[in-house]
Amino acid sequence: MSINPAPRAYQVVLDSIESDLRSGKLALGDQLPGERALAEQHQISRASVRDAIRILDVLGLVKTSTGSGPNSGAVIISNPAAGISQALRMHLAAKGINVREIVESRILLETWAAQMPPRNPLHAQQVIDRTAVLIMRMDDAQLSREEFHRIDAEFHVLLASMAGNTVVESMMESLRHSISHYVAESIPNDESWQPVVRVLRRQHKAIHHAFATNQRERAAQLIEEHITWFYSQTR
Amino acid sequence: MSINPAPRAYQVVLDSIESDLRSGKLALGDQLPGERALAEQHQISRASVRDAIRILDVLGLVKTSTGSGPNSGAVIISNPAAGISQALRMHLAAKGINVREIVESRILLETWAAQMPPRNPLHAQQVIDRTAVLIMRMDDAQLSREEFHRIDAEFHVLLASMAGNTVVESMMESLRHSISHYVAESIPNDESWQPVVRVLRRQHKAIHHAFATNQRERAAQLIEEHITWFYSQTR
DNA sequence: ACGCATAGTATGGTCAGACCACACTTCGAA
DNA sequence: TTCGAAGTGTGGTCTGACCATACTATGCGT
Repeated sequence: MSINPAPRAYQVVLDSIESDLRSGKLALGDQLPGERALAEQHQISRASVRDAIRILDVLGLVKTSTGSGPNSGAVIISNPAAGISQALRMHLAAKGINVREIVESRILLETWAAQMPPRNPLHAQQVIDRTAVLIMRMDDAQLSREEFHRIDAEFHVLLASMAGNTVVESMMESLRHSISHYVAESIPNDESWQPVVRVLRRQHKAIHHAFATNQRERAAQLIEEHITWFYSQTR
Repeated sequence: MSINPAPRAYQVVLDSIESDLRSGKLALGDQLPGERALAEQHQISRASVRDAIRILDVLGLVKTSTGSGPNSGAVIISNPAAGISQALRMHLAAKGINVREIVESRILLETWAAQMPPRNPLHAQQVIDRTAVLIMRMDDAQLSREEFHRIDAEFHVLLASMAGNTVVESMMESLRHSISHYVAESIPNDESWQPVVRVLRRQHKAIHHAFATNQRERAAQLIEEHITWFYSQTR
């Protein structure tokens, strides 16, 4: 029985950075000190510092690039979808999560966001306009399935952003990307895909119309049906 | 303009493992080959293999331990909450999150989880038992406020876990830190805290009673009132 | 034949030092 | 003034070493 649960060397760097983020000492767009500098600051090896940076990278919190100058090194970004959706995807593969949980969560978040009165009416109007553009782009018959899914994801994330809640927005971004592999597998050929995509287009337009005419309850209901229907097709 | 978006060495290991998980060649509880073996298999250095293992570790997909034998090395587990909640927590730290968003998210997640029929009755019963213990501990008049907030947050996270949705659970878990922090900050001195804590204790007990007697709708309602009431006290 | 201390072996964790490709910076030559 | 070459600092990778740990095999003493 070991009392010491193995304190990892990289943890001190992680803690230090998280603390700096909370206190505002570090903000989006800032550049982290170099790996060699951080190693000396915390009196650990560069390898351990790299562990920490690598973790932040995978979590979508920093973007690293080689070279010198203001855009080099590790720069603070915030791309929650990167880390969280990778985590979800992996756990899906390992059978630690099932699709039901993800669908449930999507319905929860999206219907909530739909029902909420928009926090910023101007932003809401922009969302309605931009989603209209996305709907038109999804009408393009030449669109590859991959591209369709990308725009589809953007459509849903945009709608969810109307409520103006960071937590919900971040999770939405991640959820929508985590299951693309699963979706691609479950509807294998283009013959079965064609009728599906027609229904999806119709549903998207109905949802958009509900938002545009400010029928938020109805929008929520349509979204739930939309998500539920689509996943009923994936078997 | 570089066409090559920097192919990382560790990615091949990650892909290989994800693929083995999907095909079932790797399953929960299995042991990964040693780092030195993986390095040779993929013709990369042990350092790069370690990057991959470290990522799986952070994502909650493997547990690593030193020594030899069947329980040593990297073993496949699936602890989605670990990875997701850490990622989300860091992003919330980076973006800055305000109290309204925390409160909103809490109400959304907690009332939903309360209303859902528990997926695993055994686990639900354990939660009811464990929250009872937490309630007793929060009755201790000697308890420091800091400790009270910690247990309070744990109480709510536990309740949210009853629905058996890992994603929702992870979201709550990632809010834990923010919750106890904002709760602690909002009421400065002990004089104003004493009457508040009495109400909180009463509310906790009522919530627990509703769960114990399987009045889930009522529990959800009480939780919403509980959170809203406290929020109203913070001004 | 058994029990138990010991040496052996394989594991991940950490470190040091080196080299590379890259991107920007600086400075000198045309 | 312009432009190319050298310089500098960055992360990415590799090698090889040493450590603490935990299991495994050995062999001694009974």
